Amino acid sequence: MSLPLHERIRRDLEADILSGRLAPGARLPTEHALMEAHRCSRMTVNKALSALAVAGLIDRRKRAGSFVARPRVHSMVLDIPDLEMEVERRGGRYRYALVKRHLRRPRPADPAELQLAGEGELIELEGTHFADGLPFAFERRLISLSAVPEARDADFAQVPPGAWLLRHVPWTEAELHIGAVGAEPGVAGQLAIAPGAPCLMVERRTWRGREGVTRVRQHFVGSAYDLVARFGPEPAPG
Amino acid sequence: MSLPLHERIRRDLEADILSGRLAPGARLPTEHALMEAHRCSRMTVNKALSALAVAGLIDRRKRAGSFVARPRVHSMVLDIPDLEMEVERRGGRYRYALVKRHLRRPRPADPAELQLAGEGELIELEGTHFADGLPFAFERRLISLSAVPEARDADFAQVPPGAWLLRHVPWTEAELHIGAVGAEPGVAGQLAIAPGAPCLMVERRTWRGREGVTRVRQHFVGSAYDLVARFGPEPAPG
DNA sequence: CAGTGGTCTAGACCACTGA
DNA sequence: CAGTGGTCTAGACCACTGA
Repeated sequence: MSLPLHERIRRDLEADILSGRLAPGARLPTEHALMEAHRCSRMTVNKALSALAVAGLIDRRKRAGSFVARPRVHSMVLDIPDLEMEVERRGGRYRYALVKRHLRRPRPADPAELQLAGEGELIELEGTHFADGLPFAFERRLISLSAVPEARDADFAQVPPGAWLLRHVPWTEAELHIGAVGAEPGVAGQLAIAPGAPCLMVERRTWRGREGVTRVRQHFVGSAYDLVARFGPEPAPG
Repeated sequence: MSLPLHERIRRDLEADILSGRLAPGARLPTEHALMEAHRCSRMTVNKALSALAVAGLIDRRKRAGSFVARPRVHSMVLDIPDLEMEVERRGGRYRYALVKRHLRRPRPADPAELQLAGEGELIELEGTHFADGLPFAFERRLISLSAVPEARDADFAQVPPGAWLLRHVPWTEAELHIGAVGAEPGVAGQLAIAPGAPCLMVERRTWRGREGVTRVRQHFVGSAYDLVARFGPEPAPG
């Protein structure tokens, strides 16, 4: 137990809040009081309180003090698994099969495609993810060649496009939409399920600055897959 | 533009990383170099770098320096909307209808119920959420009375249990599972959809410390609802 | 208008670890 | 073993704002 002091202070206060000893609306000790209580400098308690404020557990108001925030319907942290790693972590065998690869221009009627690629070319890819030989996800993806020109020569039959993009494109911004749909006939065929069977649909749009990079729509077999999100004190729920 | 200096330094570096000017694996200037470049103290640059490290954009290694992290299949921030607020934000009219309220003991055969309530009593609730008179979500919920004894006297016909719990139970830890299922007949009836129609299923378990508080399973009409998650530079991409 | 948090300084000692 | 980041100190000035 040689945690830094600011981290110990943060954890103590977090425990008081999560346990209810400090109820929503309650005022925390001032930085000055915490300094004296822990016999440390103000920067140290400030670091602890700032971390709690960033996490949304407290609100800090000048002249007034720091207060336990009202529990909000807060945001949670969603794990985005890498499909290959996830399958292998569970002891399964992973395989990706490229179904279609196609170069084309964006359809002028489709504003999403125009926003992604502007006037440039797109690669359109379709592929299926297998675990132990059984399909569990099907994806349709567009990659903007003006944003990622190297993608023209990539062999997506050998490397799944998600993994390829991770390796060839640095940090991006991304937005995810998660919904449930019935499998259309084409998707159902790829996933070996009945048409209309429930699928988790995840659509991810990715860009760098203002430039669109890729858009992918993945259908997961409903009975075989779920996503997990969490909120709470960091590492171990015990 | 009177951003704090540490925030300006952080944004500058973040922009360099997201744009690719600093590629994954690249070494950032040392704290000492950044001090000199910005003519500020080390604590100030340290605050900027620490924030980037917390966000996962850089890795910091003693003796070696700070490096742009390899983009990982990272976690994203999932917005958990309050259903009533969400409906009204879109200009709709929200209504919650309690379908069932029932006090009982956990079923000994159900380990999840035992974990939630131990030997204590449970309230079992079922209800439907409406937007503009149309059902869009159905939920089954269990509340542990040993964790929340006041729930025994709450009038869940007047206040939806989710909102009631937010007001009466302080901060909690929570875990969310998101999947897609076909509507069972009972659920389909409540949602006025065909049995087997695709639904987004969200199951949330909530506890305080080691004590279970509530478990809720919500079915959303697939065609009427989705969840959104994001990763990227904080507030405005503008 | 006084107390609070926001920010910043110019130092310090230390642990770690890769050149 | 020297350079890096991790942490901490003991101050400072300021903006804000609610008593």
